[in-house]
Amino acid sequence: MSGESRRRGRAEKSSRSKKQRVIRSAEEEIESKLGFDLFSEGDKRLGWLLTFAPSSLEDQDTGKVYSCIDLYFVTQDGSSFKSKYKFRPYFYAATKDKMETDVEAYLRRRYEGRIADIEILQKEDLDLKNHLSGLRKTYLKLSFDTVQELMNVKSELVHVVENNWAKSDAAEAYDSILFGKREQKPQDFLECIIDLREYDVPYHVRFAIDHDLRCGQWYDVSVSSTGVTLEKRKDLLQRAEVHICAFDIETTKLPLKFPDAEYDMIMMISYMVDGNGYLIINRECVGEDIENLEYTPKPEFEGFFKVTNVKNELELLKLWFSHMREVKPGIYVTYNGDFFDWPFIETRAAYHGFKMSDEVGFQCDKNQGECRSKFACHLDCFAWVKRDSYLPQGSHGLKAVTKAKLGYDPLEVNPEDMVRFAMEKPQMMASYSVSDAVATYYLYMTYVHPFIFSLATIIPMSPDEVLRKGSGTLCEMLLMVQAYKANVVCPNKHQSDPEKFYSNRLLESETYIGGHVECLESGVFRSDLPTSFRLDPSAYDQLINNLDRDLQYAIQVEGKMELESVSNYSDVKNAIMEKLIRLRDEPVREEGPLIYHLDVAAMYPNIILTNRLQPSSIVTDEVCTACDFNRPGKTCLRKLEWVWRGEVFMAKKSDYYHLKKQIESEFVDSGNVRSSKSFLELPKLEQQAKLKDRLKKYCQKAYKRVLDKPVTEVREAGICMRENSFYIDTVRSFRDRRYEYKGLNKVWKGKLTEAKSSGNSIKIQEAQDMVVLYDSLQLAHKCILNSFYGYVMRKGARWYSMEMAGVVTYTGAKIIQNARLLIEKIGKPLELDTDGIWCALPGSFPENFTFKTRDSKKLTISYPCVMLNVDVARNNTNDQYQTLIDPVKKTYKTHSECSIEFEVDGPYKAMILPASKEEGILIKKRYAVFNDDGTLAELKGFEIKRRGELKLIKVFQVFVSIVWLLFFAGHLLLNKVYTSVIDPNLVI
DNA sequence: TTTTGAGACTGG
DNA sequence: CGAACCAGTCTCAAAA
Repeated sequence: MSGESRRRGRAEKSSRSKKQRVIRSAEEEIESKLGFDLFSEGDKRLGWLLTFAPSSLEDQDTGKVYSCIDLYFVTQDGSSFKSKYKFRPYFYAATKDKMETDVEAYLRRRYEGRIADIEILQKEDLDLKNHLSGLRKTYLKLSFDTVQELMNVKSELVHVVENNWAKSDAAEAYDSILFGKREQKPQDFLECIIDLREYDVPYHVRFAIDHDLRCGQWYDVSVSSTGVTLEKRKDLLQRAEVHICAFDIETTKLPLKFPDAEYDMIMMISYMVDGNGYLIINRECVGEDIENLEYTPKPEFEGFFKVTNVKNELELLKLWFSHMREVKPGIYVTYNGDFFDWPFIETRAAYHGFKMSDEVGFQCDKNQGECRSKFACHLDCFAWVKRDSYLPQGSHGLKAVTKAKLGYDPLEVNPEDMVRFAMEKPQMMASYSVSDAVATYYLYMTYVHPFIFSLATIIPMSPDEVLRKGSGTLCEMLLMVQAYKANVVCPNKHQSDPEKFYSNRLLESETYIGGHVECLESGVFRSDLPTSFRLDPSAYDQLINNLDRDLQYAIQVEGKMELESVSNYSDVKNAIMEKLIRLRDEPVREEGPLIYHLDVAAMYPNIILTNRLQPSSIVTDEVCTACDFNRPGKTCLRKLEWVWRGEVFMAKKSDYYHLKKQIESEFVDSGNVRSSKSFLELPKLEQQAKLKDRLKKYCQKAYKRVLDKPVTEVREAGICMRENSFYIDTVRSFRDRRYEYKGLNKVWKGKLTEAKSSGNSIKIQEAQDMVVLYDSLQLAHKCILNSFYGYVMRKGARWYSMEMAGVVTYTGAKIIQNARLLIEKIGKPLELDTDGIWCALPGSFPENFTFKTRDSKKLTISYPCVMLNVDVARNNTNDQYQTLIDPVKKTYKTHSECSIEFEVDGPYKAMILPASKEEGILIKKRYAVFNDDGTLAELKGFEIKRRGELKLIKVFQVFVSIVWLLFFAGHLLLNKVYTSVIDPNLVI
């Protein structure tokens, strides 16, 4: 059908669809202007999926509207196209047992023309009793033509289900009482709907999951009369060369105020497109014409800028908009553009009578604090810095980030001087403006782009969302993907019970005990300054006795080698033995300490994986009783402890109910006198808040305090070792993904050393860049990996479990405390925090040894590390780990699992632990550590971090000088001097 | 005057 | 609508 006849065809439709057509064509027009023509006919195309968004399309013949997904592709030659994929949104409904077909028929009648289809299918429901025996839950899959229709039906049914739950006891509804097939009234069929699932999965996410579609991947796209076909090209791994535009504006502002787009102006806009710089100068604000300029802070960060001088802001905006339409960027990059640059431009454009969305397709959402378009990405580097960079809060400005991540000092101008400088020192301001664009562009290219598009290939969301969503949401998306693949139906979002009681009193809050932190020493420890040790000879005896066992563990488990293949076993053993014997025989000694840091790599994820911990694995006796595998002597139930902590109101339960009755009969004035409402008419959440307020006041009056002191309680959680493994599978694959980056980081570190010895400066630079890149990728993945633990306690998590979070942290706390117990006897623990322990071992303690094999391989071990790992393995190996071997026969294989392992770094030259101003109080989470060459290895906890780099250097110097000072001072003096002199926060 | 609580920020 | 977690330090202000 030609465009002409299509237009005519549509024009005959009702006025409503006419309006829609106008909107549609406006969208199509702007998308076409910016490079995304609809691919509606012709040969198969190869495209790299840039982004996707929910949309709708109109049937050309019937005029009916359908929801669809708009897919935006970039081709190999840098051009782009768009494709519309029709997809029915759906959700699931569960009914009372055996009522599925009746309810289906009823719903079809009731929602005729609104529900497109209903399918009855079986899903793995991990809440279903005895589901491991192969029992599945039947769900009705209700599909719709549009998202709107889904929402309408959903909101009706949500109420129906709520009422049904309120009516019948929850347990009763679930335990599915047998139901006779008698004649039912329509009302009764509604009563049979007992649950809805997955109704709040965003439409585009649903699509990406179901069609296994991800951004950042290549697809063969073809269109036919039946629709669009996509085929993933797994052979193509390189990212497409999408046009990327990083931009930054400078604006006028009033003294000591933030720029206000209502009356301030854009002075200049600088931007880089695919490495080429541009600068548009608004001569209203800038003193003279600016010539083309270069700002290249580092050889690898080139910035050549073509400058255009225009007479005013209007011309500036026009030129920029038209240039954007010319280069058609697929990705716009800013630094805080969500909050500043985009909204400012939008407002200024509106002031001049333009709509920014008509010009470049971007629109700001002030509520969300986002600026987005449907077809192109806006990737705000600030979002990456906040969530993924691991930089401290105080280093989130572009200047600090540039220094930390790009490794050069950017130009800086005091904001108060900018407007004046634009007139008086225009050249300087031009350079400054350009420098921000350069920093933003290269920050994006080196870090944000690889990270976001690497994640986008596994997370079923657009790059904009992958960048901006919280780490827990990303975890949840990965879990939903895995659940879908395993045919597991997702639970609904968790809601906390607002009326929970503990020992007859209302719970204000409840949680679990987290990581374990201790500080055991304060003062200065220097490797060349003798420290007194009082060792425990019996502990050394034990090390000696266990030496064979420990070394064999190191060879077989850590090194994954055959004991027989080692040729120098006894040499190593004797060397260690000798040292241990000397320490045992002279346990009180004065020696330069070995300052070590021993920490468990990815502790929480590995605790999860070792113990097969998943929210749905947490089982009660009731669950086990219903399970077919529940036999005497079963090994599939693993019991682990955790510590619960709750805070309760002082008032008794009866007082609470009394107050509740009272308040429920009251009226609340909602501002104006006329419309005073009954308390019960208020939203549930508000009711709860008001009631809690009342309770607080009552407690204050009656008990002189609101809350009792927190109660803790050791609890036991049962963990099913056979539960469907989709959760741990997700965690494992993400952990391994991070290990890959860690491995690559190591590889490039090797290449860097190689390059350095060869002296090839280009290769050194390349290797340096790769080391930094992989370290950054590794770090960013760490944040999301750890969120798989935190996620289970997230508000609104689909897979929620306080027990699981508690078990994770309690298991971790035991590990680190056991490590301390051992180190206490053989050396001196200094500080421990959650997964790591800083300690001083006697200088003559055995350290690193290398096993040689007969086929001339080498295995270097760290004895202190091995010693701890044997302990960890003995205490934490899970011998009950079960894996499903035959899904049909339901047979499992049991094996032992322990991936919890200590890693070691050190020894270091010195460690400084500050003391409190009050005597005898040690301070946790704060210390400084120095390398042998005198450089700072770690500086933790001091807030000077946020007061800017310059001051950090000052503090650093203070530390260095104090270490020097103490070198000359006597040991006895040390702690005194230190205690009184160093309070790093006072230093400044 | 001391104690308590909220917040901002960091460690892991 | 959308939201990782808890542990700990320090500052500042309000309450006792």
